[in-house]
Amino acid sequence: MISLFDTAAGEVVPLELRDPGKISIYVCGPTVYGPPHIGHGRHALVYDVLRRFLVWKGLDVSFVSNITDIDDKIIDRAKAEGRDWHDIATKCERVWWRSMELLNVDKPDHIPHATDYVEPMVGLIAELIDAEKAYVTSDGVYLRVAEVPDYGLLANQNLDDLVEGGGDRTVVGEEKENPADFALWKFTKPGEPSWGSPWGEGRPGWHTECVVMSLDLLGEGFDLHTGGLDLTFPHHENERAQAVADGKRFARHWMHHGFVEMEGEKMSKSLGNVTNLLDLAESYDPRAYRLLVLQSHYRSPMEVTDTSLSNAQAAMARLDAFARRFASTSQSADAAAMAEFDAAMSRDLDTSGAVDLMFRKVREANTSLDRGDQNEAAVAAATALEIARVVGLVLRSSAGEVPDEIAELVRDRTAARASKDWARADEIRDRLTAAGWMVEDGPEGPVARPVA
RNA sequence: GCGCAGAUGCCCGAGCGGCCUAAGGGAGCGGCCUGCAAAGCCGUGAUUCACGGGUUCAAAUCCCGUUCUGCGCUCCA
Repeated sequence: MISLFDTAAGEVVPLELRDPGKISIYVCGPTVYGPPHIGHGRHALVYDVLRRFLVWKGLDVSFVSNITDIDDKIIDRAKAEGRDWHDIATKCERVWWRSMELLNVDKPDHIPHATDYVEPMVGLIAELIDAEKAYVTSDGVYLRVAEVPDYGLLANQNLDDLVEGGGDRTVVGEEKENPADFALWKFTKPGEPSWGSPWGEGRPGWHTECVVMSLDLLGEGFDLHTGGLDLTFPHHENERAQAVADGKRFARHWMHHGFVEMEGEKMSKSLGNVTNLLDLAESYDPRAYRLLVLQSHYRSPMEVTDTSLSNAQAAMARLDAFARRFASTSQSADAAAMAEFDAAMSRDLDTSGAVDLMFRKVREANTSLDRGDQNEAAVAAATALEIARVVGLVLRSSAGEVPDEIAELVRDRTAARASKDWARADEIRDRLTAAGWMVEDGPEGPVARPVA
């Protein structure tokens, strides 16, 4: 069974599933108010890899990830730019899915939208008020945090410390009974998007949508709730608080991933505009970013720089060359090695160990083939290829279409080489290079491929 | 102030009490292969894991302190 660091437990624990053989996962999705950055990219990649691994393990995976399409940040931007909030959310969501496609992140099984769930949210809030777990003020509805058992579980702090902290913060909602109480519903000002409720026109407060949607699609006591480290508190703490206050069993396990670091200003400058995922994909092979994410542990801070991206890209070139070399391999993977892969991934998602194993198999395959041991090479290659496949790294085993004029040049060069006219052969290679093509003389003749 | 992560070779990054004179990737250098390349392979690279104490037969790994970095403490993945 797979073990993960459970934020609520504070340690690595075996995942105990609600229904054996099935796993239900709720990944806190994006609030669509701007273009996704490399941090969102790591987020998406980490859980995509987890999901692929679980599917490979043979589990029946239900993977839900929401789109928060109504939120203060969206409204703020709409106001600032004089645009319709809905237009911003729709466009940003399109950019999000485009980015996910570039990163080869599979679409979730369900993609609930906050605005489609306003009614059930109002229902939940009504229940909380009836149970006297929430109260109405002049600007909204608030949850009585003190009524929630274990409030601060995820933050790993008690209520007093939480209230005490952050001295100069401005407390939202002046009529709150406790400064730590948080908004479930906010009454809107004219011109702002709003929905009807028994307490007045307004919009949802603190991510009530995640509570309602996860319980609706995955049911009580679903297996895993995930997100970025920054979401631990208050976002997830408050989701849990609402569910618990409503008497519901919420997520069994909580998983949070670490941040992307860029050394502040200096880094963002040297990275240029690459912090945005679409721009990253313009400047680098997006697969390089997946590899980079895989090479670090999901809970560790990850340094993203031009150098680290270039390194990963060079490593991808090596993997592609490997895939080309073993394109015709039809062996199956080595069971012992795959068991090792399984063990690594099951140990708090040790993707770095998995990638380590993959590269060792790549070398083993190359070495065996150089030695002339076809079969051993094929098995090692199949193993590396299988690992790459499971973690979502798509290797390019062919150079793709070779244009006629390039093929022509390659033929001319082969002829020149046959007559040992090295000067002419090199001259033709220079012309190929100038045209952006590389020619490799392998055992089965020359192969042309585009320069990366 | 409180809480949570970190600090490992030129860069990224694993390891979390003995198998560590520290994985893997990238870069460098030397070599093999090649007409020359490319690809591939081999070799080389921290006797040391921010710093100072301590525990232990044994510490990169545990404890205490210090320094630095990131994050959270009510709407940031």
